[in-house]
Amino acid sequence: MNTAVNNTKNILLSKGITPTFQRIVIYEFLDQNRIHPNVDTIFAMMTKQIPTISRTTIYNTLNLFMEKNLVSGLSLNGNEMNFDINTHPHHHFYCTICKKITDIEITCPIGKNKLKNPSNHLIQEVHGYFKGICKDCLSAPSLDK
Amino acid sequence: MNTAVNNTKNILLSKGITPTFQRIVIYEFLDQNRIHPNVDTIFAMMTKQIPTISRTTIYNTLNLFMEKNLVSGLSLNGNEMNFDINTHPHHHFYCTICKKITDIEITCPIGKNKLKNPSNHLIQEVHGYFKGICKDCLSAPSLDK
DNA sequence: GTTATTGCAAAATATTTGCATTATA
DNA sequence: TATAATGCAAATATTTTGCAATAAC
Repeated sequence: MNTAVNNTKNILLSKGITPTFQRIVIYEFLDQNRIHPNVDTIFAMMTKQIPTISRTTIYNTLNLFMEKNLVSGLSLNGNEMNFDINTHPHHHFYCTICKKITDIEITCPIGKNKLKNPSNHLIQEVHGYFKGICKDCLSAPSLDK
Repeated sequence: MNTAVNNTKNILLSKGITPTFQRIVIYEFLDQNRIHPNVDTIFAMMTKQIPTISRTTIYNTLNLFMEKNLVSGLSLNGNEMNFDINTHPHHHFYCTICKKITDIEITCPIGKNKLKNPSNHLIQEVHGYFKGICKDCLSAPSLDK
C-alpha cells in the first residue's frame, strides 16, 4: 500500500474531487516539484508516467484544482499560466533571462498589514510578483545585462 | 495647431520613437482613458479614428511602448495583456464579475519599504494586484456572490 | 530617396469545446 | 450500470512573423 498516494487520495476526496489516477499523479507532481510549471512542463512530465495522457486532461485537472482552491494560477508573462500548490501566502520572482519562477517570502505582505483599502472592493486574492534577473543569471559570466 | 498632439509628439520623440499618426492616436487613447484596455478594446477604439488600422500595428506599437517604458503590461487573468500608461507606482484590482481593472493606491507598497530581498535577485519591476468583486458589483442587487 | 512603419495573410502558441470511449463507484 | 472522466480532433483566442505597399524625414 502506497501511503503517499493514499494521502493524496484523501486530500482530493476532502475537496470533493474524484481521485482518478491522472489527478493523483498530477497532484503529486505539483506537490513534489515546487517549480510553478506551465501546462507544457506538466504535460511533458506526466507523459513519462502516463504515456496516453492528454493535454485536455491536464487542463481539466488544473481548472478543477483551481476551482477547489487546491492550486493557484499565476499569470506573469502574459502568454501562459503557471501553477502553484496553495500553501502559505508568498510572492513570486520571475527571471526574464532564465524564465524561472521562484518564491519570495513575504516580510511586508501586500494585503496583510497596513494596506488601506479605500475602494470598498471585496478582496478575495492577493497577488504580488517581481520581475528582474535572478542571482544565478546575474552571476553567469557570459551574460550581457 | 493641436497642442495635445504636439505634446504627444514630443513625448514620443523624447523616447526615441518616430511619432507616426497611429502611434500618436494610440498614445492619446491610453493617456485619456485609464481603463487598462486589452488589445481588442484598443483596436476597436482605434478603428473609429483610423478605419484602416491593423491589429499588427496595435501590437507593434504596444510592444514598442513597453520596450521604451512608456506603458506597462498587466497580466491578470492569464489570457490577455492589459495596458497601462506608466506614471506613479500603484497596484491593481481585477473584478472577477465585471472584469474591470481599477487602480489601487499604495499605502504599504510592495517593494517600496520594509521588503527584505533575501534572494539577491535584481528586481526591475514590482507588480501587485488583487482579485475579488468590485464595489459596484457588490451593490448590484441581482447578483449571487 | 532611403529607411522605417504599416497592414494583410499566414503561422505559432495557448486554451477550450464536442463527443465518443473508457474508467469510477 | 449509471455517471463522471479521459482523450482525440477541431475550434477559438491571442500574439508573432514574413513580406509587399506605404509613409516619414
